[in-house]
Parts: sequence; C-alpha cells; structure tokens
Amino acid sequence: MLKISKKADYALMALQHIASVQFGDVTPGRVVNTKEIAEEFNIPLELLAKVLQTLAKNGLIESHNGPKGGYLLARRANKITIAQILEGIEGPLGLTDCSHEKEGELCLQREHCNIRTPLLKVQDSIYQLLNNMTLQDMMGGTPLITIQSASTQGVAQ
Amino acid sequence: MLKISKKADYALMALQHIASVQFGDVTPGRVVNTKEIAEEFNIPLELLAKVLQTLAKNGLIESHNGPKGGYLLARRANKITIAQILEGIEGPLGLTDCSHEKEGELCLQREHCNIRTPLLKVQDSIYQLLNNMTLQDMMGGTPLITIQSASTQGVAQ
DNA sequence: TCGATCGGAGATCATTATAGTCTCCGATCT
DNA sequence: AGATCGGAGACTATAATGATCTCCGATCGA
Repeated sequence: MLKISKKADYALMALQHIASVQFGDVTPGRVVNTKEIAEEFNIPLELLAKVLQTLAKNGLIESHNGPKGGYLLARRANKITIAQILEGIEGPLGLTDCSHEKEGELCLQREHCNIRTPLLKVQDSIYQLLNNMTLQDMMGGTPLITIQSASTQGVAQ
Repeated sequence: MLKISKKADYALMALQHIASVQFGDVTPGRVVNTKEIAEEFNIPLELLAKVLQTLAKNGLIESHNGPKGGYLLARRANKITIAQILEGIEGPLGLTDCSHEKEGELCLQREHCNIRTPLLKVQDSIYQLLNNMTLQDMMGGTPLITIQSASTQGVAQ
C-alpha cells in the first residue's frame, strides 16, 4: 500500500545522482545526460527521458541542449524537497479522491462521509514529512560518486 | 500521489460506522449488516461485502451469519489502528517494490541504488503515523448516527 | 555549414491494478 | 422449510502504469 510509481522512483534516483555529480569531488558542475543515468541505474532510457523532462518542466532541474548537453540541479539540493519531487511526477498528494475536490464535483459518499476530516489530518502529516526531507538529506548514507566536500558540514540531522 | 484504494476507503467508512453504532447511544451492541452500510454511504453492496469479508479474515471485525446477522468490532476502537485497517485491505505498507524484497529477488537498480535507505526511513515514519492513530481517534469529529434534528446547517468547511 | 548529439513532445502499446458484477454455497434464525 | 445473512470464487470493464517508437528543434564542433 501507498506505493510510489516507478517514475517517481526513477526521479529520486536521477536527482540523487545529478546532485552527487554536481557537488562531488570529481567534476563539480558537470552536466549529466539521460544516457549516463539510465545506464548507471538500469532504467529504460526513454522512460527516464520523460521523467527528466517532467522534472525540468517543474523547475527542479535545468536542461541544456546540444552535444555535451544534459541536466543540472536548478537549485541547491537542500532546497529541493521529496514532496516537490514526488508531486512533480505523480501530482499532488492525496489519500482520497476528495482531497482536492472542487466545489460541485462531490463524491457519492460526501454527504455522510465520516472519515474525510481525519484522513486530511493524516495526509497533512505525511506532507510535512515529505516536505521536510530534502534531496540533500537523501545523500547521507550511500555515497556513490563520493561527496565529501566542504558543502556537507552543517547537515546535522 | 499516495492515494489509497476505494476498497480501503470503504473499509474506513464501514469500520467507523460499525464502531459508532456499536458504542453509540441508540442501540449499543447491535450488529451491523452489509446492506445497511452500503446504503448509508452509497457503496456498491457486493464490493463492500468483499471488503468486510477481508476485514473479518484479518480479525478486525467478527461476523455473524444468518438472519439478523452482521458484523461487530472484534476489539475496542482504540485498539484498531489505521495502519491495521489499510494493511488488511491493501497489503503491507511499502513505498517501493523493494521494501519487502526477499533475498534473491533483487531489483535491477539495487546494486547502485542510492535511495533505498532514506526511503525506508520515510516509510517507517509514515507507518508510525498510521499506527498511532486509531479508529477511535477517527470518531471525534463527525458523529454520524446522529443529529439530524436540531443540528446546525452551518457548514463551515 | 553540416551533421552528430543532445533534450522536447507526441502517439502508441502491453501489462497490471482497480472497481465493480455475477453466481453459487453454507450458516443460522424463525 | 425458507428467508436472510455472510463466504468464496470467477468474471468483466476500465483506468493507470510502464515502456517503446517516431519525429522535431536546439546546439556545438569539425
């Protein structure tokens, strides 16, 4: 239950990779292209391309065309939250259909619905969780290009 | 994103209803049958039947056959958590496929996967949330058997 | 300037999950 | 005995997902 989609999964991996390259020791500032990520994580190339395009449209990464093109984080990793990433791919967080229901398109249960309010509370709590965790927080455990520069000082979680 | 299924939705409504009947003023201890719940909430009867059967199999409610049969909570409402309800219907909580992966059936990304650990943390936090909230907690706001009489029509939200 | 390399965008397809339906069975109460 | 309940299985339709294919425009470098 409450599974996120493969696309969202891929998005998280890709962003983590981009961040680790961009702020890593080896070639800081280097753009990362789709193919590189796809091969690193065994993700179908064209599906990943879609995901990255969506992330770019949502302003999380910026794209560069042409040869030697690719993607860069649009802002620092500690300014990109998990909620932003997931919502960019899968749409707004909502446990039920009625979460973002507009006036007029009521659900059949709405009239006697007894669980809407408590569920909205749960939903809000989950949102807090996802919005308080950033891409940078995700980079603590498993360094893959190795991040050990001065930028990892004040983390303290 | 992170939407729960209609079945899970129905399960929550049904349990809330059963609890409110069972511990309400009117006819405490009364069993509640499928048809009553289906009509109260506009839920397809046979789909709800499946849901209730599943809940019974999971030990959350107990069933009584025959005429005047129906369902009762298997234990007190404050001993039934949202996590138990949802997991009973939708299976174990898991943000990704690899959440409960057994040794041997690794995902293609596993080798270089950089997000597994942080995602498991998030998942665990969500589980805490869902497992700390009980059916009883869900019954604060909207009394239901209720108050059609002199009650306020001031909708407020 | 040409062409290889990149991302952007759209349609398309297969597979799976979901929501809902139908039929038959067994238990139980009157 | 028979009406009323839950139990269980197969079944269908529709939507979401995962993945693929094709074509386009931008850009860099030879």
